[in-house]
Amino acid sequence: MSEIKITLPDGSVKAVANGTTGYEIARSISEGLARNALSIEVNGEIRDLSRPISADASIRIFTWNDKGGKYAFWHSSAHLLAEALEALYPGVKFGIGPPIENGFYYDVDLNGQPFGEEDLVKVEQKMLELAKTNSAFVRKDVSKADAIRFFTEKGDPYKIELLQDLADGTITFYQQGNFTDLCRGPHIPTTSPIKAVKLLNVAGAYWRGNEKNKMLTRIYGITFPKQKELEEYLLLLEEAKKRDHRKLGKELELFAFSEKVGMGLPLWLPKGTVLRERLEQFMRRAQVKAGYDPVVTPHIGGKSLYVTSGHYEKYGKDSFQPIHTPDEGEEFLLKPMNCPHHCEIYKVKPRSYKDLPIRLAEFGTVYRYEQSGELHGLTRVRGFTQDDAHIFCRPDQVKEEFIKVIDLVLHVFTSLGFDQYTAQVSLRDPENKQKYIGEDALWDRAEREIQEAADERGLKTVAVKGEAAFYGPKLDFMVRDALGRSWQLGTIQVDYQLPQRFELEYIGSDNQKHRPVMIHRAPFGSLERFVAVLIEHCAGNFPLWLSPEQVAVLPISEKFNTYAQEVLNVLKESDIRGFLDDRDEKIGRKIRDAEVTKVPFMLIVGEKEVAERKVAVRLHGKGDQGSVSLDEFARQYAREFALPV
RNA sequence: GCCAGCGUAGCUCAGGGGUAGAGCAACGGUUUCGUAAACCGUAGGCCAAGGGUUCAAAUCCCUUCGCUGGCUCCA
Repeated sequence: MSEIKITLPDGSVKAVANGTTGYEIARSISEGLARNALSIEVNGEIRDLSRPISADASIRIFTWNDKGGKYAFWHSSAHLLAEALEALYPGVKFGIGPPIENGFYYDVDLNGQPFGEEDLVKVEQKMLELAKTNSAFVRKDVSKADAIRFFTEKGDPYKIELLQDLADGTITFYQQGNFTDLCRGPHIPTTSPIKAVKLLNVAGAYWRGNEKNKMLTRIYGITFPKQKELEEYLLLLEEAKKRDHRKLGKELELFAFSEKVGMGLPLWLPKGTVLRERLEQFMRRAQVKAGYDPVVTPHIGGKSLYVTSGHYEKYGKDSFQPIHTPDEGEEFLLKPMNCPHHCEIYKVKPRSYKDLPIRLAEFGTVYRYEQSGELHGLTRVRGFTQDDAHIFCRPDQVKEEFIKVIDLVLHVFTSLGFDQYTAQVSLRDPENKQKYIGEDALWDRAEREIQEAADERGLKTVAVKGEAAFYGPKLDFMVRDALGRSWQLGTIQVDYQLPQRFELEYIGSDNQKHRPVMIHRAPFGSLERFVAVLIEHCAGNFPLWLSPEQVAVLPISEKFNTYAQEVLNVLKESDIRGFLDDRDEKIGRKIRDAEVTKVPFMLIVGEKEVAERKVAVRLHGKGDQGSVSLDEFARQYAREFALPV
């Protein structure tokens, strides 16, 4: 029997018999690894451990700690879900059942049977019962004809439809227990590592994601090798629920919605407005430093502005409809973007190459008619404010400008406590270059320069082909919040289209007309979405400089109200935001109310404090800090009260 | 926009054909208090809106609006 060479992740090479399986290799390394191994990567392809390896390969064995291991684990769990469903609901038809970032789902057609919470519990129990049987996931090559015959007999029309698109010779089945599914794998060796199961929710999903097709029932679930891990995950979900910005926004009186105003149109309450304006102030200051010129443009624009920009053609009918005036035929649109207005500002006068880059910044409120089902708290709304800016520059300035914007974005993230972030470089689809506007050479250059700019700033990036906008490549920032969830925030986009459509030009050193490149950028993205993410990230405990109410002054009884008012006045003179709780309540009650509304500082004043001209400082969540003079208090926390630099 | 579930007091929620309920908040009193909820009382509702079934509807049915979870879309 011939031998093959297996390269391990550490670079060492093992010679094994041709046809050795991943499991055997794992066992040859250690029993522990063999016990925990879930799948194997062979030359970059994730496979079953039980598949023989028949050529030289570099491999990597995946356990629960690897994405590839979880992927196989959850994929197998989806099959287990299907097996349980088939046992409990005979005649159920199956769509697809893939693993996802957190768990897996299976789309099923229950023939119109209702499926509720109790059913989920029933199915969970069946899954656990089946998992205990320790059935192996068995892979089997089948011919297309046999596969179609199998599902025809079984009566699974969706699987037959999937089979139509597959080439004969590439089709595999996986079987565990009494359940056989069309599947390319990979799977874990047996069902027994699946020790903890939770079916999370049920939702409708169109067959193959097309709204013209039948709606199937999608069952979401998650599984773990240990009960404890499931419990931790459920705790995390609970914590996420507690931090939900819609809940905290209501409790902390930051924003509200009104049916009369309209869905998806947030109302910023006084406290939310403080928060928002502090963020704006912070950004304004950073932008002035970075050489931006603030501008202001109206909330509406003539229809022809958007005809020129191309937005009317692309989004006109799916958007807020034109506003009419008493003048016949006159139409205005609510602005869905700020860039057309900024292009017109650029065109106010002729520009020289020496003027560039020109950076126009505006907190511009835009209106987009999102589909009703898509609205969600502050993260998906129909009216929102972008911390928008457009940089008009020469092609040779793109990279430098990109670097500057990256610096600004990172400054924002770190100032707000988002220290884990990644970026996605969105490039053209090389197979489909005609989909994009702009010269090939410019694209090549911009794509290269974006990547270089990101690299120079040490950004962790993932390049994704085919994700660019049709008008230019972009760099999107993703932050990881305190619960480990990823959010897409800021974006930087190169645009060749608008300068062309608006016929923007500048006079070069050669005395010829040239077309500037435009860079759209928004570090926050939208204030609304950013505030939502921030609320959930810090659970409503904002950094002091952002906190709507920084200090609560709490007199112990009404006898000390006068001194308390004095204290508050002094604070206000130093631009510290605070309020006086002079209600006829006991101090314990006042403290509790301040604690639950997450006020960072409580200054308690009673007989002692009045006598010594001091305040007793209590920190939110940390308790009594002892007494200090007001001056000392202000001095001690001055830096935290102020905007970060 | 599509599918499913949900809409009861300012908030959190009970009640599921026969007089509309609780806690917190609000308001009025009493109390003047030292680090997470004082006590007593009062008021508060077209049970999302509209239509139907019924002797009788918050409750059952239909429509509309809104919210939630997904799907689709996202300049």
